Parts: sequence; C-alpha cells; structure tokens
Amino acid sequence: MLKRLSKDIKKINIKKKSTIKDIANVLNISPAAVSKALHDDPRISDKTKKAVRQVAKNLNYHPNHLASALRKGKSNLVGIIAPRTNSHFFSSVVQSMEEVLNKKGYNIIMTHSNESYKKECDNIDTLLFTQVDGIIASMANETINLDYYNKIKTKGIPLILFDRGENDLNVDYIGIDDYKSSHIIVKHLVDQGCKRIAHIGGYKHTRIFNNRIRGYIDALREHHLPLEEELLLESSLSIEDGRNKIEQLLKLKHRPDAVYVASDYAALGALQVLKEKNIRVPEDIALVGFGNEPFTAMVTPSITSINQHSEEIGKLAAQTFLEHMKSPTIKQSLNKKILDAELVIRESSKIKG
Amino acid sequence: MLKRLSKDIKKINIKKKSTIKDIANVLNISPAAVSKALHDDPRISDKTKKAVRQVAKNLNYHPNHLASALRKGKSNLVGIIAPRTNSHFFSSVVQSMEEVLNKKGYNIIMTHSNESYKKECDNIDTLLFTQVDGIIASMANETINLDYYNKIKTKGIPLILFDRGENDLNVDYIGIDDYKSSHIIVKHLVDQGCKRIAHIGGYKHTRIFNNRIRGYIDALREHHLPLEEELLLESSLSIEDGRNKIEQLLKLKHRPDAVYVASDYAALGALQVLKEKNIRVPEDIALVGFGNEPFTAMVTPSITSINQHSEEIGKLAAQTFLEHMKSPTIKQSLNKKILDAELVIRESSKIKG
DNA sequence: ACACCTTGCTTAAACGTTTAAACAAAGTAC
DNA sequence: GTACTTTGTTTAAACGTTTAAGCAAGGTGT
Repeated sequence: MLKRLSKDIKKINIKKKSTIKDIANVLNISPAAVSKALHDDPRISDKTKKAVRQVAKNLNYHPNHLASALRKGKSNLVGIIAPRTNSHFFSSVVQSMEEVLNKKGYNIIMTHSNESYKKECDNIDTLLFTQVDGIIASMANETINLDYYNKIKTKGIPLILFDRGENDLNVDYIGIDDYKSSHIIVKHLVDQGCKRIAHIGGYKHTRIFNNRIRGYIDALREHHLPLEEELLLESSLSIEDGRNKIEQLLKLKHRPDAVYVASDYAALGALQVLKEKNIRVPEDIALVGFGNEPFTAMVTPSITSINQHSEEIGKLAAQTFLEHMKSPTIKQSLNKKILDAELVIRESSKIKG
Repeated sequence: MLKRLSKDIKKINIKKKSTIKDIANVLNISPAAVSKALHDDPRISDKTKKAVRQVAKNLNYHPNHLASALRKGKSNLVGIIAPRTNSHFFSSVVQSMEEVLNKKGYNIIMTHSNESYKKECDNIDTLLFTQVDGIIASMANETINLDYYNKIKTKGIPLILFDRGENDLNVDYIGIDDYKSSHIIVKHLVDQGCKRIAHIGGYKHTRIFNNRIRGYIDALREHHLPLEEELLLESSLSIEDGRNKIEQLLKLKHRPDAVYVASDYAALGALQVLKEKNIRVPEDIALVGFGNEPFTAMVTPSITSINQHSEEIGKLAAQTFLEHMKSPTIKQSLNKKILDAELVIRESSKIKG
C-alpha cells in the first residue's frame, strides 16, 4: 500500500519523457517504423505517418537529440569563440551567424576568450568535448601559438576564422580589408587638410593590426607624406592605453594634426584626454577610430570610424560552415572572403564643410 | 594502385577517433574496466589505472560526451536566455555564470531573445531540444504569457530567472531591489536640491519596471513631494524613445529640474536632446540613468546610474542552478535573492559639491 | 577446512535513436 | 503460374558510454 502510493507520486512528478518506443507501443508498430515516419521516409505509408504524428503529439514526444547525435555522429552544434563579450562588433557578428545557422537546424555554443590565449585553449577543449560539428572563431590578441587550432584541423572538424585570422593556418577566413581601410582613412584625413597623421596601432603580430599599420605607411607614401617614427605607436588599444598614447603624442615638439586609432575604445580614451586638455577636436587634432562601436555616435564630438559589416561577416562565416557540412568529403578550396569596409564620417574628423 | 593511394589519403585525413573500446583492446581488458579506470573507481587497481591513462594519452583518446550524456541522462549543458546581446549588463552576467559553471564541468549554450516573445519561445524549444540540464533566463520585455516557461517547469528542468522575472512563475529568481533603487535615486536628487523629479519608466507590466515606478512614487511621498502625472511617463526605453520622452517633458509649462530614466540607453537619448537644446546638465536639469552601462562614464557629462552588480547576479544564478543539480529530488525551497544596488554618482547629477 | 570477505575484473544490458538488411504481402509482367 | 518488383514494415545492430550484477582468485578468521 505504501509502496504503491510512492510509486504513484513518482508517476506524477517525474512524468517520464516519451520516446519513439512509447509511440511504437501505442500503435503496435516497430520503433524503426516510427523513426522513419517522423522523418517522412517515403517507404512509410501516409496512414502510418499520420497516426505516428498524432500519437507523438498526444504523448508530447520530443526527440532525444543526444541519442540521434550519437547515432548519426553529428551534434548539430556549432562552437563559436569570440575574444570579447562586450564589443558590439562581435555580438553583432554572432547574432547574424545564429540567424543563418538556426534556420538550418544548427545551434550555437558561445564561448569567450577575453583576449587570453589560455582561455582560448580551454574554449577549444570545451567545444571539442561537446562534439560540435564545427568551430567559428576569432583569435585572441595574445594568440601566436597555433597548436590548438591545428588540433581542430587534425580532428577533421571544420574551422572558420573571422576578423582575427592567421595566414599560416590554412583555413577559411572572413574579414574586412584592413589594409585598404587604412588607405581610406588616410585619404579622408588628407582631404580634410591634415598633414601630420599619427597612428595608434595594435600589436604588430596580430594580422589585422599589422595590415592596418602597413596600410597606414603605404597610404602616407602615396600622399607624399613622410613617415615619422614618433607618430606611429603600438598599443594594447584599451581605453586606458589610448589615453597613454595620446599623451605621448601631445608631448612631441611637433604635434600631429590628426590621429588614426586602430580601435574605437582607444580612440575614446584619446578623446577624453583631448577634451580634458581643451584641445579642439577636430580643429586642432582630428580623430578617427576603427570598428564603428555604437558609442562612437554617442559621445561628443562623435567619432569617425570604420564600419566592419558585422552582419555580413557573420552571415558569410555561417554559410561557409554550412558548405562544409554539405560536402564534407570533398576537399574544399580555401575560402578567403575579404569585404570592403566603409568609413562613417562623424564630427571628430569633419574639418571642412 | 590508384585505389590504394586514395585509401591511404583517407587514413591520413580522417584519423578515426579512439574510443574506450580501443583502449580496452590494447590492454586486453574490458571496456567497462577502462571506463571505471578513467573515473578513478576504487575497484580498479592502480596498475590498471596507470596503464589505461597512458594508453588513453597515446591514442589521443577523448571521451564522447554525447554517449555519456545519453547514458547518464545528463548533458552537462546549461541554457541561457538573455534579452539582448549588446548590453553590458547581460554579457557581464553571462560571463560570470560561465566562470562558475565551467569550473563544475558545465558548458553554456547562449541564446538571445532580442526582446521578442516569439524568439524567446524558439529559444526555449532549442534549449529543450539540446537536452540542457537547466535554463537560466531573463525575460523579454514583451513576455506576458508564461506558458512556455511553465513548459520548462513541467519537464522537471530547473529554471532560474534573473533580472527580469515574474512572481507568478514559482521559480528561483536573482535580481536587484528595483523598488529600493528608485528610493536611492530620488533621495540623491532631493539631496541635490531637486524639487520636480520626473521619471521616464519602462512598461508597467514588466515587474522590474513596475517596481521602479512604485519606488519612485513612494519615494516622492516620503520626501513630501507631490506626484504629478505629467512627470511620470511610460517608455520603451530605447535611445530614440528617450529622445521623444524628454522632448515631451521639455514642452511642459512647468519643466522638471531632474529626470530619472529607467534605462541608460533612454537616458543617453535624453542627454543628447538636452545638449542639442543647450539645456545645462545638471544645472538646469539633473539626469540619472539605470544600469551603469560603460558608456555612462564615457559621455559628457557622464551619467549618474545604478550599478546592478552583474557579476554577483551571474554568480548567484549559476550557484542556484548547481544546488538544484546536487539534490534534484528534494523539493527545494524557493530561492529569491534580491541584491542591493549601488548608485554611481557622476556629473549628470552632481549639483552640489 | 570451511565460510566469508575483498579485490579486480568481466558480462551484459541500457540510454534513444538510426539504418542496413531482411522479409512478407501484394502487385505486375509474361 | 512463375518470376520479379514494389510497398510497407520488422529485425537487429550500431553509436560510445555507464553501471548493476556476477564471478573468479586470493585472503582472513575460526
């Protein structure tokens, strides 16, 4: 009696999930038939299919993803590694990936490296452990050693890099043309009448920052401006370091009349200092950032910046992954997609007009 | 000859993952023994354990998470639903959850509702489909219907809400004391000498915004200030609507001398309009936001705001989930954790001193 | 010398699904 | 009426792991 009662309680609480087998029992057919019916197999009669679907609904059946993933050797999960959580660029990229992938039945597992190499390795382990079908990543600033990324490759799991990539890793890549972006910026500043254009750049060993630096140097040459070493600084590109580096520039005998900063955050730091010192922007010093973070439009003066087409990057990265899934055996030709960036001109660099 | 070549290539590329069985074969023991050895079962000899670990390393063995999850009926995945990607608050909360959960062997699946009820329902389906062990969510502004959240509950999956919760759903909740926060803000403004304090609030049907409104009303009363209907507005709290609502306030015969906005974003919109109209902040109108988004410190004047202790909220939510996992059968007493918020006073409301 | 415990393994079933192969029944062709 | 195809299903194995139950060999106590 007591036993029976506790059993009843169990029944009420636990509400065991129904399986394909339960459906099969109700209809007196085999589980295999149910599975096929649910997948609309042509060899199953319409009558059975209808019945199965009905019973499935009645029993509140939901397929067990783990079981099917195990059996099929495919988890329908895509791992994402982004260097930062709080950047608008990355969250926007990820959101657009999510949209594309969800439509095709894939789900996303997000991880963040916080620009740390160690965290990045942990993330990769986590994702491999979770049996993701592919990894879409943007590398941390710190990352130089590529062993962990090669680990992904040797496991035969598709790897797609975006924004922060590496040429040495032979994998698909989607990003904007950093080299050309620097050209666009320098040209814009020259057009505004600037003659001494400084560049607060990122670490040279990160490809994108290196490209921006090269673009800056070459663009100066094209416009017949001399490259002055004191005007080219390497920075961590944090807000704080933006402050430091602009102060360094302001100490120069011969100050620049424009500063191109390789990140909006560092540009913001620079702007804060300029305002504190009552240096007029853009009249005394023009300022250009990179990334088109929303705050660039919010501060005063608003900051001219480069729009990196985050939605497009996310979409393309997701699509590249999907292509890999379609034809996994065929050795894909490498996909390197480089988008043109767009300069969004705002108050911080609008001297003329 | 050709065939052999292609087979060799295949061998090199595909590198079949090794399983527990492979280890067992190498050592001539049963797969069960290997499994136990890897889990440090006391019934396995140290000699065998060492051998197993060595072979596992040699074969580059990695456990198949899907298989063990299926067998154990536990995925070690936690689903997260956040209303927005780009808010510092939410990304910071999630990051702190991630930290706590990763340490205990759980991984996170992130989803975003973008404040849409429909998307939220999709997210819930996605997470249930992925067989998460629990869901930690913050509700979209739109969400009124609770059917989908009840669906989670009836499945017996732990559900923990943070920030945006609902009293009617009988689930764990972690958030800050919105009612009290309004008190703190009103007191601060009164201390600064303000007499006509307006409130641009959120939608009344969302609990947190309702609490802020109630707090505002009660605080006014406490400080013997009259509640004037024209000073209490309901808003979507976007930047754009912040602009609209401040304009509405500026049109009043008798303008407010302070505005408390229930979101930093709307506060920013308001600030933009005030600056455009050359109304001095805080001298003519003091401004207070909510959320302590990073940009509140970046704009000029910087915006006074409420710090919501995102790290703490994330940590507590994660810990609450872990407690559920520890004792799943025992009917837990409901965990409602309400943290005190902290006012970060900045330029936009610093009239005295 | 007997019962009994411990140690260290093995066996076998189970988790829920998918799928290749088999098969029965009915239909078609000649 | 025999051979072959089609239709609609079943059977059984498989995915990789975990775990309850079993069992053999050796040790301990009396």
